[in-house]
Amino acid sequence: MSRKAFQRLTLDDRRRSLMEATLTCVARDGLQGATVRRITEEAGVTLGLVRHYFGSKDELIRSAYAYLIGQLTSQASESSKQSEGAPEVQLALFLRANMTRPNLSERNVSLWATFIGRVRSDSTFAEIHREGYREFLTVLETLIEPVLAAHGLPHGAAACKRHAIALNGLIDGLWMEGSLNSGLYSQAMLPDLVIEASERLLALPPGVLSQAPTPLEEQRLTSCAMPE
Amino acid sequence: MSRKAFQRLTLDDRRRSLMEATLTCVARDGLQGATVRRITEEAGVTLGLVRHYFGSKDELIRSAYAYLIGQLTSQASESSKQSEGAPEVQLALFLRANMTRPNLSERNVSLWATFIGRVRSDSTFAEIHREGYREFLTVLETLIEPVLAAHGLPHGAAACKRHAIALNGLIDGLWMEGSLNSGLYSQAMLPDLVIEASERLLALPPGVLSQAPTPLEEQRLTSCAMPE
DNA sequence: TGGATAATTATTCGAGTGTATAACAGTAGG
DNA sequence: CCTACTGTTATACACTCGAATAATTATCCA
Repeated sequence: MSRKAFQRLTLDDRRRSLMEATLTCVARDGLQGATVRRITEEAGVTLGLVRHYFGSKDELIRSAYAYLIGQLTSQASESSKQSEGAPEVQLALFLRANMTRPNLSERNVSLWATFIGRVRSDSTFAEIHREGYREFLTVLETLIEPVLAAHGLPHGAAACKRHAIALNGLIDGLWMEGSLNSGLYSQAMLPDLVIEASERLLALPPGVLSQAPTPLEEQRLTSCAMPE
Repeated sequence: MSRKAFQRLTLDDRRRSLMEATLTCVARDGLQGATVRRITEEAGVTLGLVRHYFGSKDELIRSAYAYLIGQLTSQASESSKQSEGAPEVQLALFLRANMTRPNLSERNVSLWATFIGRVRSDSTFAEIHREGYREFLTVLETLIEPVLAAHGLPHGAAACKRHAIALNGLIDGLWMEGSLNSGLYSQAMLPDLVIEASERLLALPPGVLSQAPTPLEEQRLTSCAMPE
């Protein structure tokens, strides 16, 4: 029996490849279905590599969880930073990003929920979750503060944190149920819904967020203004 | 070797006992840790009974999930029905119930999340989830409608549904993160927070929900009015 | 170019899994 | 009291799991 020809990857690539394969397996078959054999089959390698790169299966799973959380938060926060616009625009972009693909995906929610289910008993998972949650709250507070200030609303640290907690709840809940898409309503309504709801939640004047032009629309507006 | 003395239970009691044991195991060890042996050990019986009562382990797990969802929704909706007060009071009670024990518990959230993680791949789980979600939305719509009507706000079916979706998101998210209690804030602030947030979300005048007296406070007010 | 080193494969092993089945023990009806 | 029935236990089986180890191969540096 001839040996399989194999490719030698860099340490980071191989690790990432194994973590991606792990997430794929967890999303498809749950934690119980994410066996070393299936993961390595998914990654196209043999099962010895898990031990070689992560020491144990548990360590691989934990690494994959941290990898996922990192992706989720950076994905969302970067979509707001890509704009140089007004605070309202950035907040609106951030909210919309959480209610549209790729952030709003069944796969992500399945993964998120599966790992959340282990937070209570596994302190390592708890640590990863807490860190991700804290970071998300911080991003929200940073986005909220200037918007409140611009409209003469209380914007102290305590008020911002309180608003961030509520807003995060709204986002998490809608993201969750929306991604699962139980068929009770269309996912397409979520972006507008979360924007309107956030306006009221922050006690902003109606239209402040929903009328905030996206960068794309701003471009279109400026370019259309010329030929007119 | 002498046989173990055993107790013969009714069909319903034995089934419930096995489902409770299943939930205990899933909450403690996750789905992967909920083996037939541990479940039956937890229930104090031998492993043959799973086959006898549920046909297979998978069927037991599914039954336990449906059992859990039924408990969660009935628990919350009944705590609002126990009041004969104004619509505002009932809604406030419902919201508070979701932010306090026993509804707000790590165990429940762990279980909920663990099962949600399987919704995507297992259509049976998806069915159970959809049914529970639908029921929760209906309860919310029913609670919201009279409150909106009483304050001259739009209360058509579409508006109510939209509000219910947002409110459900808020509740789910806060319930989730709050139960996990990452230590970033005190759980004690959640009831007031969700009430205030809901007031703004529904565009109600400030104080409509937060000032709504609970039945307990109503009793105290009437009984204290005499000796004064 | 060749040898050292690290990456990868192949195989083995004991423990644990869900399921199946036979033996046992309470219970109810005649 | 006996018999049929079924809830329950006990045991066996085939399979999969994670981990460990040895053999093999690619890469890199001298």
